[in-house]
Amino acid sequence: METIPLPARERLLHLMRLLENAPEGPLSSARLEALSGWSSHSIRKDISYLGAGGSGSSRDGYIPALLLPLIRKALDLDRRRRFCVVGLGRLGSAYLNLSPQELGEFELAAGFDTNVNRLEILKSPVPLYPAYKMGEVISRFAIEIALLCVPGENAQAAAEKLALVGIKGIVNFAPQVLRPPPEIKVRHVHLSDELRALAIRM
Amino acid sequence: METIPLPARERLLHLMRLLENAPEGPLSSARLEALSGWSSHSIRKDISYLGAGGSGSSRDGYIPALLLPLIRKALDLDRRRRFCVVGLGRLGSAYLNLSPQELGEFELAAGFDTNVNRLEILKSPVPLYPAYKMGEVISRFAIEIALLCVPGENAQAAAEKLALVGIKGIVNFAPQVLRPPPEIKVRHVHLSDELRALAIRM
DNA sequence: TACTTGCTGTGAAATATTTCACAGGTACGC
DNA sequence: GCGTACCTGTGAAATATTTCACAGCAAGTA
Repeated sequence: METIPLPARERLLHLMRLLENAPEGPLSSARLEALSGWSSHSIRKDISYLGAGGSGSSRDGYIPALLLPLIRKALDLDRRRRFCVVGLGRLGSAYLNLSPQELGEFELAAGFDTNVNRLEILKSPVPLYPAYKMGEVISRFAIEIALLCVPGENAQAAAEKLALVGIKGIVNFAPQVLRPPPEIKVRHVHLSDELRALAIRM
Repeated sequence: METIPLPARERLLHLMRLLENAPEGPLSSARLEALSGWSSHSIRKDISYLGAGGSGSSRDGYIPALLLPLIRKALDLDRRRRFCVVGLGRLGSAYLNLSPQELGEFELAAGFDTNVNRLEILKSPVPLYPAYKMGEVISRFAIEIALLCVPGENAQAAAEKLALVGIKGIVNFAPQVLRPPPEIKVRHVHLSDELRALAIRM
């Protein structure tokens, strides 16, 4: 099985959420087209990349309960991954309190901040550590992903430190574009980028 | 000038932020490659789509102050656009208080909620309205974009209403996949999607 | 059993995007 | 004023992705 093209993987990702929220019963590719906006051709093709050969019962369409695990497996989303929150300001501390169901297969394992006072004041369902313990904690718990919620001017330095201690992916909430150490994947989350991304499609 | 391919537009979008945060002085495409991770080839090609013919001084590279307005113009990001917040729960009300500098060329014009009590309690730098006034307010202020922050079960209905009253783009914070009325563009912002999107690249 | 309907799965064609190689320009040093 | 170094801008080649058309299958019907 060749590797699945990235655009197809992204569509499958959204398809997952669509299937997760779908009503019971089989869904044909035509129905998925109506729900998602992608052509039924491309949906069938994307699913064919899974190499499943028969995830959908021919006759009525795909059965979410059968299809979902196949997508999860193909995208390597069927194991739990741990993440941490770096920087516990207003935004970061808000992410400490997400419900497990909002997180799906991801597990929040730790929070970090340089300000030790803040660590003592904050209530949190997961352990909080001073920043200098990042390396130790991240490797001890095999944390793979970090939510980077530090102030903009510290973002690059924090990203470099995270790279050094073995983090594989960063969700960056600072407006700065990070210079990504090559082995690390970064996603930017920033309202004005979202607004602009909408604007260039309108 | 042909239309710029969407992937190129997305890269230009990120390039904008990079240029906005860049230190003074010209930046060669090679330097931009180091900063962004995209090949210098693709950066030059993307810029060539702008049809600028000389936005960069040959010799040292591109001059951000010259290049930025060209990108803004090509992507039609050089005019102000108004947006509103729909649903003023914890998340929605947080977005009411973003600073203008975080918003760039976008201007927050209104907030809406069905709960009239909440409208009276909240402090807000922009006017808040009950949901039934959405149509009137959105067309009066020519609001183009909505941040959809209502609870998941109301998201689809709210999106349909927004479509009806002329909104062109929605940033959806609910986990539901919206069935997009065809003339509307939607961006999903949801932590577990971001985590998954990272995971499929790792 | 034989026929019909409605669907999936997929190679191959059509299209879009990325990469490449190099012509052409500008400033600087001598 | 000429040579050199270093850059951009872009047509064309290489590659990737999307679209298409249809073979093949399962279930229902008579």
